[in-house]
Amino acid sequence: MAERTEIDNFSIDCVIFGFDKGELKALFIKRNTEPDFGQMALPGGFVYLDEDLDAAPMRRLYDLTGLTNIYMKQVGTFGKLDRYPTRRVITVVYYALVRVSDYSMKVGPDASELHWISVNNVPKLAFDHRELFDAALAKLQEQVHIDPILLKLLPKEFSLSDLQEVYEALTLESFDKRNFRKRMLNLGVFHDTGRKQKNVSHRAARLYRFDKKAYKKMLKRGQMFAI
Amino acid sequence: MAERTEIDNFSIDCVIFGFDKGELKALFIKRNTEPDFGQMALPGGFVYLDEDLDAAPMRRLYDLTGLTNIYMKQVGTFGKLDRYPTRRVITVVYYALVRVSDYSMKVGPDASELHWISVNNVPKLAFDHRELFDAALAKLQEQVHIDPILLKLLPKEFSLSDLQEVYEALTLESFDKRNFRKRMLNLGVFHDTGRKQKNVSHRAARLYRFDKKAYKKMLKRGQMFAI
DNA sequence: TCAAAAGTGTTGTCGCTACACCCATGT
DNA sequence: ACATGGGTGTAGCGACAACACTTTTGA
Repeated sequence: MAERTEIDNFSIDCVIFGFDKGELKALFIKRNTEPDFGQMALPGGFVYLDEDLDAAPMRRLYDLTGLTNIYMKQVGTFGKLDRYPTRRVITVVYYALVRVSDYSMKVGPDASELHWISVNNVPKLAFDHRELFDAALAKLQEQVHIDPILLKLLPKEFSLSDLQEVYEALTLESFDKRNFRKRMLNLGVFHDTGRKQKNVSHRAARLYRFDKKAYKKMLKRGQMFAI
Repeated sequence: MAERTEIDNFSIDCVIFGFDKGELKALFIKRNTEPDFGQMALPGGFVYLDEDLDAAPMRRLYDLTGLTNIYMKQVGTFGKLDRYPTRRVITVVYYALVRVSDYSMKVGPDASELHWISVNNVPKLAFDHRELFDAALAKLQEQVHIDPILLKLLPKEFSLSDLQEVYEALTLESFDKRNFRKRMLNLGVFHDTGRKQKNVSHRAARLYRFDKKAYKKMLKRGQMFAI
């Protein structure tokens, strides 16, 4: 790839969420340059002059993880005068949802010092990244109620308990198992694959898939998806 | 004011909503320079190098209308390569909600050729402004359901019919009068001022105010505001 | 046989919808 | 007196919350 010009007052930052072992986590990178050397930070970078804005966070995510075709959403744009220590930089924040099961930590210069950290346990971050992270988490938590995005965090096939676990981690609520299952199945957008879990040391759960077509039909009928 | 440096690849655009005569309207400006001379456009401008990002749309709104202390919210940031014809410009879109009753069209070079246009009747717009406008309207329509922002469109004192009219214009639904009033009054956030409309050629309606304190309490109790 | 999670029904309550008529005011 | 919008109550239904035990599987 030829050298490309960066727009040097204009960056993107990514909050990459994943769900693993019952916890919502995000991916942070340990800074290896000044300023704020050694601190944890959101993965980010500048936008190229010949690159669509939305393409920049996807490129960054690919460089870090090798993943393509990932759900990303703009959180907001942050432009206080003093947000970056050395000069004026405006940044656009995106969040991404990845299936940790698909994820393989890429080996490369960019990917050194990557860490999945539980969102309940985020350390001090560089610059104003704590504010950016909080905004992304708040946005995600808001979206969860009206959009089945959290399926992007689960494997293609999942049990109803998996689903409940993710909802509970994102909404910070806890649901009654029977009521939760009734509600989910009544939506008519989860399709029983007939398969079951393997190698679990307890009764194996049925595995479901999200049925996108049924979901679109539901929307067309004017029905809401609400948790 | 001394000359200030503009960040010339970086702009803001404002979608300024108002509610008047039963219709949701937005404020557009007729362009008097190339490119797209003579077309309607969203009011916008560049961000100064020594100005917080969020301050830029407020400054622009003040220059146009003389209004300060207006509710503004970021809609999103648009950065496709070809969105602006002559060079690469990334723009942040905000929407504002103004009480048309407070508004006085300012006389000044910036304010010439300002037009309130019903959102159902928007003409062809310059550049990609139609896309920006649609995004702002969609965001507003989404927020209406979960936040009592539409009160920013009404005078301080309003009748329940005024309120219903705004809800209907924003949600594109129509509500049963009795049910609507019960729902609103049950929320406990509208306070009867004891005053009534004047100079109406029919029975005068009671006037209500939004009770911010009661609203905050409601949120603390974990109750939702949902329409 | 024990541990661990899967799976399953009923009942009461509350909020929503549907629906039609009289009232106050200005012209 | 008429036109215009303001203001009101009830009954039925459906969605949600609360609640505890049996089943399956591997160790």
